[in-house]
Amino acid sequence: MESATRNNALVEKLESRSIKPTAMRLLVLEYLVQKDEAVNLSDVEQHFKNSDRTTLYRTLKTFEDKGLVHEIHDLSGSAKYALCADDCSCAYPEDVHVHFYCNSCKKTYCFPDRSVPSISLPDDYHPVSGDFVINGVCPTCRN
Amino acid sequence: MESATRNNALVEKLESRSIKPTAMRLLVLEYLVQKDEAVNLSDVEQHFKNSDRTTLYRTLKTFEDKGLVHEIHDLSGSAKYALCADDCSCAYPEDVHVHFYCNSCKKTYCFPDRSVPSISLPDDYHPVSGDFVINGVCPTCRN
DNA sequence: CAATCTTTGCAATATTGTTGCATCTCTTTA
DNA sequence: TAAAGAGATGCAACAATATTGCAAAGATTG
Ligand SMILES: [Mn+2]
Ligand SMILES: [Mn+2]
Ligand SMILES: [Zn+2]
Ligand SMILES: [Zn+2]
Repeated sequence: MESATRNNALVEKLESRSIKPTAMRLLVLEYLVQKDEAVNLSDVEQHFKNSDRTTLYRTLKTFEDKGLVHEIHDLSGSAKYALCADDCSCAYPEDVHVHFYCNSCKKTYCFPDRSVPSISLPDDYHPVSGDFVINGVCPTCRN
Repeated sequence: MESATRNNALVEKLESRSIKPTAMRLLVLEYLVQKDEAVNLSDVEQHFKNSDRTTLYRTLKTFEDKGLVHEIHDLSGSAKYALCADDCSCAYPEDVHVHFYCNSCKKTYCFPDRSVPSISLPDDYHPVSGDFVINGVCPTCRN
């Protein structure tokens, strides 16, 4: 069946990151998969109106801890999350890509094919990760 | 006198950005000048223990609105501020530089001589500004 | 000086992020 | 299969940060 197959793919996605595929986690993952923009906790809350805020919060944190999603800090003031590519291990700078934040609609988009440029720093600064967010106006808001 | 001269420079700095040089603003500016790292509202509050939080908050916002400081969003969870160079108008990408956030001491440093690399985006994305924060370990925390 | 505009102080509130703990659920094991 | 254990969930409380309304104080201008 359609939905059984899809569900299987989701289960596998979770298990590939050592996350137990509970009902809630599968639903949140499904939500993330079909979104083409990064989501924050409020977004998830509003989509799952009956679910508990804390569970959703911890679901996202678990996803992040296990490397299934990456966290994005843009100018919106709340942390957003987006799915990592299957082969992503968030290694810096190769695996880390640029994000675009729209000042108008407040949406944040991933640019998986634009990995962050590597910046040379003084020797005694040891980079571990990086966040590069470009702010501006997105195609939809261009008018 | 020493302090009169210094004070004059501070007044000029404010006036060059069309900010009225009130007592509080001069003090906050003086504080920012002598800091070599970005500061958040709590930092300022703790330094000016008797001053009102809101006034300090609005002072920083005013400074930002007038282009005297730039706001930095790092992984610390609170917005930080740092003085702009005299000739900075925060134009992207030329005037915007890279920041370094230390995961250990939570301090954020400006790298004024490393302007953010310009990233090519699809034509219909219109960049206006950018935030590039590199996270890692700073020289002091290296041990 | 009076009128006006800006800044400041205080209080209240909004928003986001986080934790403790009891309960539930699923899996393991005797 | 029953008991034990581990992990997930739900609820409540709380912490931290950001923001606003409004009245009083201060500065500016004619
Ligand atoms: Mn992304
Ligand atoms: Mn800076
Ligand atoms: Zn937009
Ligand atoms: Zn450090």
